[in-house]
Amino acid sequence: MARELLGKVLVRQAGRMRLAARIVEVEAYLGEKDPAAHASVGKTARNAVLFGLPGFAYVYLVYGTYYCFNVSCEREGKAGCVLFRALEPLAGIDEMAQSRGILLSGPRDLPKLTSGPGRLAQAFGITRGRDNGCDLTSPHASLWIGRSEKAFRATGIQVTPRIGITKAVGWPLRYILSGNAFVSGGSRQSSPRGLRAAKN
DNA sequence: ATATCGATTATCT
DNA sequence: GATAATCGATATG
Repeated sequence: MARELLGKVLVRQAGRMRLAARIVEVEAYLGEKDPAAHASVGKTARNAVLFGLPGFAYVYLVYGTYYCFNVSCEREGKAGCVLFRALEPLAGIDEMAQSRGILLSGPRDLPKLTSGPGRLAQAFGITRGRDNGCDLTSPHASLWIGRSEKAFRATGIQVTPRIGITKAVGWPLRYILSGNAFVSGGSRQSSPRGLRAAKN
């Protein structure tokens, strides 16, 4: 699923406002057998969506500050999911900047909108209260995943270890569109996280 | 009841 | 390179 999602487009339609961005970086979480997955503790009120049908939004609060957006995968009872880590903005850029509370001074600032799981959730106005448990495949959905409108040439997929976790470090489950400028973790990926990872 | 820590980011040195 | 922000889940007393 992670591979399938790369290159597709996340769309938010709220009234007349339409946001769209290409999915360029995701991570797979494998369910109960994956120590880094929220589902590893079994079904709880927080992660219940993961154990339901595929195609639903799992949204949770991290570090008390940001939301992370996932889509449930696999059949009912199996809690696999895909975390959205970075997008390439296509439409509704001004609205995204407003949601993020930043001022764009040039194309150079675009990655600040949607490069990183917390950033993209904020840009799309994704919250647990609003979106957790929503069916992303419903015709009435405010949030969904669609095909690219313009022809899109995939550059190829690169696979790396997942970022920012302390369990199951090193499992190759992060998928990115090779060379895409909107992939997260640009300059400082090597320091605090790298040190912690090295100890484990 | 209290402490610790996280699937993060912004900001300061 | 280091740390604050901030809240909820989980561990510890």
